[in-house]
Amino acid sequence: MSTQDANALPPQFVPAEIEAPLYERWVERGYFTADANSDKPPYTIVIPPPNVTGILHMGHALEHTEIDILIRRRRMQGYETLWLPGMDHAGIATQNVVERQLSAEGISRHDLGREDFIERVWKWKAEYGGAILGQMRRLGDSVDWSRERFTMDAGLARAVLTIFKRLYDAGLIYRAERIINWCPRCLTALSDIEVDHDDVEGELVSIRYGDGDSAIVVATTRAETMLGDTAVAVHPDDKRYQHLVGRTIELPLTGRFIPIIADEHVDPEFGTGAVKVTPAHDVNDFEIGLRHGLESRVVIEANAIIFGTDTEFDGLDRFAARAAVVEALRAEGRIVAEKRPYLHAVGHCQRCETAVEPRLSKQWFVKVDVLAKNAGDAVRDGRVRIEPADLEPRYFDWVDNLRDWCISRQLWWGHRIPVWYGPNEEILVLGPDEEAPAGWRQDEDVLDTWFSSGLWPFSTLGWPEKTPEMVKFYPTSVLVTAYDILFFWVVRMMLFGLFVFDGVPPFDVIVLHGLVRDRYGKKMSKSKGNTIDPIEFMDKYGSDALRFSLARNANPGSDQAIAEEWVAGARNFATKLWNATRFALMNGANVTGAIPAPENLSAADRWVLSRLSETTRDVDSLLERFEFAKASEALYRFAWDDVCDWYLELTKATFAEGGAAADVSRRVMGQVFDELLRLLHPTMPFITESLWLHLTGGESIVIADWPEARLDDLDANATAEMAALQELVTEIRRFRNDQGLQPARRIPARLVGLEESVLVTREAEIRSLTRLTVPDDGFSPSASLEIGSFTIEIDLSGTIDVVAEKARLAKDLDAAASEVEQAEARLANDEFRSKAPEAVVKKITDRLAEAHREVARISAALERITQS
RNA sequence: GGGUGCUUAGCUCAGCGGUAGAGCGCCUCGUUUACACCGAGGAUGUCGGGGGUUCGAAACCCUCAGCGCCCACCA
Repeated sequence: MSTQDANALPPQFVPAEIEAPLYERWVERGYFTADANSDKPPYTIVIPPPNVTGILHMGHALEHTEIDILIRRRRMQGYETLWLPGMDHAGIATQNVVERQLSAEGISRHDLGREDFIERVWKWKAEYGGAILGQMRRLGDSVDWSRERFTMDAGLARAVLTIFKRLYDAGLIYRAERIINWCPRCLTALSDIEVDHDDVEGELVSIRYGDGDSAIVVATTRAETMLGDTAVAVHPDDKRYQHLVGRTIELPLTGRFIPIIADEHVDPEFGTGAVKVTPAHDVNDFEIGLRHGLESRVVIEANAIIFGTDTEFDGLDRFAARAAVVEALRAEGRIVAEKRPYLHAVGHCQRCETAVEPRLSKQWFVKVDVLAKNAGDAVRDGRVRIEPADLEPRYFDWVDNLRDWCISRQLWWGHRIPVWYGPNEEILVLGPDEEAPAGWRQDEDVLDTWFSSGLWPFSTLGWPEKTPEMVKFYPTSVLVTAYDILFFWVVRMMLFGLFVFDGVPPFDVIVLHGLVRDRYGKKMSKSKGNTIDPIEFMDKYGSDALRFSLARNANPGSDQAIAEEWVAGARNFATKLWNATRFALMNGANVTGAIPAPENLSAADRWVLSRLSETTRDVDSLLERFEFAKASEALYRFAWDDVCDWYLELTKATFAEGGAAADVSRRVMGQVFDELLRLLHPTMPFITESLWLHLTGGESIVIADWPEARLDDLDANATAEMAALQELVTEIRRFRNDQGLQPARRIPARLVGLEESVLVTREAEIRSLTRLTVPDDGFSPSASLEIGSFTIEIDLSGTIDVVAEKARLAKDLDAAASEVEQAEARLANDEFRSKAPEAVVKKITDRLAEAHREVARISAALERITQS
């Protein structure tokens, strides 16, 4: 292995020039395929998202960042990793995009027909989705994004058929007429989770039903549904209405007669204590209807038009009908009260924000009770861990209260429900390789996206076949995703995984990250115009910079703000790294031969190796806990503060001196950069690869070993010595600054007190860092500066700025005096002395002594300067 | 209506019982041969308000206020 010519590393770091070639090289060398013959422990990381349908956004960039960091580190640690591609078989999101295109052309999907519509979706994906996915690669990921892999391929279709049939045979899938959430714009059923409840200003009208002594007042926010009322309900114990229960009253505007019934569900405290019952258009009412054998009258069509009421309202849109019904009732004098505005929650379609219409309809459901209990238990008994654990209650709350899951969608893009109906409505559920008898027809509906997504951890591995991958990679180790997708996707994977594998969950750990927000921490939205395109940042600052800034802000479970300046800062870090490595190469840093024994190393060398091992240890434990932000921060601090600001500066003196010590430092420096680059590789894959190749001449950092912390390198003496040196240097610099001495100006000075201190051997380094030169024969100090036990005598060839120096000393004196005050106050407290731990008391005592010394020293210096 | 989280420097956030931190921004000086996408130095906070626990609280408890998120079949 030979060190390459430093000239080969261009002076200017240009991300665009290194990223693409390196990516191509990695792919070419096949670094990203699983090695099936490996005898290393299986280790996979599931990668989301299965539904890359819409716009590539920061959320996906963050997900990929975290996953790729974990994967790359595991790979370097020698584990076998398998990165599975996401699949794109989403329903509504994709469908929406294409439908919008169609409506711009003035046609609906129903004009187009099923087959042609699906072709349109494919076309969109090829043009738009494909381009987006192509860009994702530049984050350094390794996914095979080919059309076959991320779409409804044959394998997935097989898996869907298999699971559907198994669940059906187990009695866990059923078809029933229920009140479901219906989106009148998407024209499909929705599951509960696809409905967002938002507060809306509506109107609560109180309507008098019946007349005379059987008059009863009900209140509603959806007046139009009264056309479908089939009862009025009161609480059984409500004295006010007991005489009415069992009677029949006339339903206004319709001429129909409906009964007054008693049901426990009614809250006597709310409103008048009487409720209109519309079984076909309200979940509660439907249940009341079931209990009392009421008729369900559907009066609102799929497209939200009133129909079948034999009234003037037929043909009106639901909102128009609402106003018209109220007016008609008012004309009859039946409106007894109106409350407006009346704030109440209304369900909206998550995709298109249309108000959802609860509607009686025949759909397919998954019976979730046992499945959900298992999913909850798997986390409760520790088979699956959720990181961060604070999000567990949210998981339990949801899983433990899950209602049956409506899985049929009246859409065309998706897996068609594998149910066939015979001539007499017989039902046949087909598994893989089974065929329906002639003349039978398949159910028109498709499955909820999340139904097939839920199979992802094993359908991608070839299930239901027992493939080698299946055996090796199920269960997988880690699932990484944003918390907002916990219920949509993660829970579904749990439900199915536990069912299919008889209690073995699909993964060991669920790692949840937050959402990416704008620079002010506000949610990004198109209407606010505060969305950020990650690709723009990649083009401008490089993939590494984007990735590093995402990682550096990724605290588990909490949202992160991102702004252009943050990414620019990460790019600055990359540039710093580039230049530092360039410096190392120019000075002959190398990785040849063993590191000399500690006794042959300089203090600076021992210190930097100590910090390196410390950093490695910290980064390891942080990444094991998925603390990406803190791990990135530790690396940033070590690289910039320790290596660049101190170590490299210290070695300048060593290299100027030359000799054996310089050779040793060259070797140590090579080691430091070698390991630092490896530690940073998962977080900044491209630049580290590029630099590492120049430094080591190795084959690729991708397949290099992950560094191990050498705890023997931890060196308390070197660390203490370094702290003393840093303090001395900083104080001298501060003095120079206060005196208005230009940084570059070399000034003769005598360093008194070094001999007796730990810094005895470090004069050359200190002089180099502070630009204080060795005094010659004619040296006559004109000022002296006391720092701790040191005195720096300086020849300023003139007088010092007394005013500035007095100000500086006065400030230091203030600080020392207040230190004394604080420490004394605490020590004067007997309770503190008796109750606080000994170590704490000692610390304060020491601090007080030190502060006293400071006060004396500074006072004396002030005295002298005033006299002179 | 139930949960749940947040409120720390101008902005975004760490810290979660022993002297208030980072990045960006700000001020001063600087072409020092790795780097001006830089270096050196500096300023900036009664840690949302009020109580309490403790020798000691930004951190623990109670309470109030503001903001956010999740869940929800209140007509």
